[in-house]
Amino acid sequence: MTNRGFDREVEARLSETAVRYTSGRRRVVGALAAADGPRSADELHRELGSTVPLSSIYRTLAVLQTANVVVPHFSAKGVTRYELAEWLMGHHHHLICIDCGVVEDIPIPQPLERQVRELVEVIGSRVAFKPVNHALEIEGTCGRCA
Amino acid sequence: MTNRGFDREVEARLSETAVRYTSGRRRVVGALAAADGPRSADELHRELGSTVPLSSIYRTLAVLQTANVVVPHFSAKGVTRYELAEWLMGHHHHLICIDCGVVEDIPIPQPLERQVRELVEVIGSRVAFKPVNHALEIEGTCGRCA
DNA sequence: ACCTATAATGAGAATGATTTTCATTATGGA
DNA sequence: TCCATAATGAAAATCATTCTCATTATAGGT
Ligand SMILES: [Mn+2]
Ligand SMILES: [Mn+2]
Ligand SMILES: [Zn+2]
Ligand SMILES: [Zn+2]
Repeated sequence: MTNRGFDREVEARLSETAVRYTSGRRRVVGALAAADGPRSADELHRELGSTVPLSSIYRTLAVLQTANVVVPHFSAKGVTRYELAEWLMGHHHHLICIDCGVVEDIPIPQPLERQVRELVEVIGSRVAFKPVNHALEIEGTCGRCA
Repeated sequence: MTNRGFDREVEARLSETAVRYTSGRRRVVGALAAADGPRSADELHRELGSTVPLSSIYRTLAVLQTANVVVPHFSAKGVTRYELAEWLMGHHHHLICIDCGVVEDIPIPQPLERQVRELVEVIGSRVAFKPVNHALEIEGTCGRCA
């Protein structure tokens, strides 16, 4: 819910590259930390009640992506959503509602995650390819649409 | 390579809904059948050597999606790529190059696919959610970028 | 083969998300 | 405090995609 911890870590990360952690940028990070899934610039703009102009949100997301603080997520036509990088959020997967399109984070129990990782390794070795990361996205119906 | 009878199946599918399978539409399906991964309207336009105007390709993809012949795939910023639906292509997963962004189909051995499906079921039950489909996308380096 | 109603096409205008520009403001260090 | 530089905000520009509308192609029915 709160983002105290993230704030400190992001602050440290940005200071490394001489990027200022301004109030507008803090607000964007805060909104992402409070979210239960990736958010688009427009969604953030609404959530922040226009305290940060849309063009600044776009620029902030670009800056944060360069600093490896956020990563883009593509699951809908025409919009890019962003979420905090794994070193902040922890590794997880997504539930994508086939009805309303919402994307929700799904924590995965350690043993299952290990299985997924093994599967990915096996699959990778079969096509002579070294997996760096993976994303398991489950499509179905979300709570509100059920 | 060549479209192994996809043409016939698509033809049948479209005739069910009184949608004409014109030469332009055939060319788009042919290009998708020949591809080893999802393709964007622009990529198809280039592959087809401008024999089909870009606006027609977009419209064709929309028509084919409505007819469940193609499905959209989102893995890059700002562009939607399309591939033949699973009932034509068979279920598979994707390898996404973190270097050049190319998306390649990866066939998955039956036993591994079964494991993935089970994992998805278990995960779904843990969050009170009925999985309808899943996508396992592996990020790494493609052959040309290796 | 000839009509006709309807579907499809193509070129360009319109749209919507995102990026860029540029003038102004805020910030950290000397 | 002053300055050099980074950040900001509003608006214009871009790029992928969709829409419009005049024209063309097609499937039936004759
Ligand atoms: Mn997430
Ligand atoms: Mn595919
Ligand atoms: Zn939903
Ligand atoms: Zn590559």
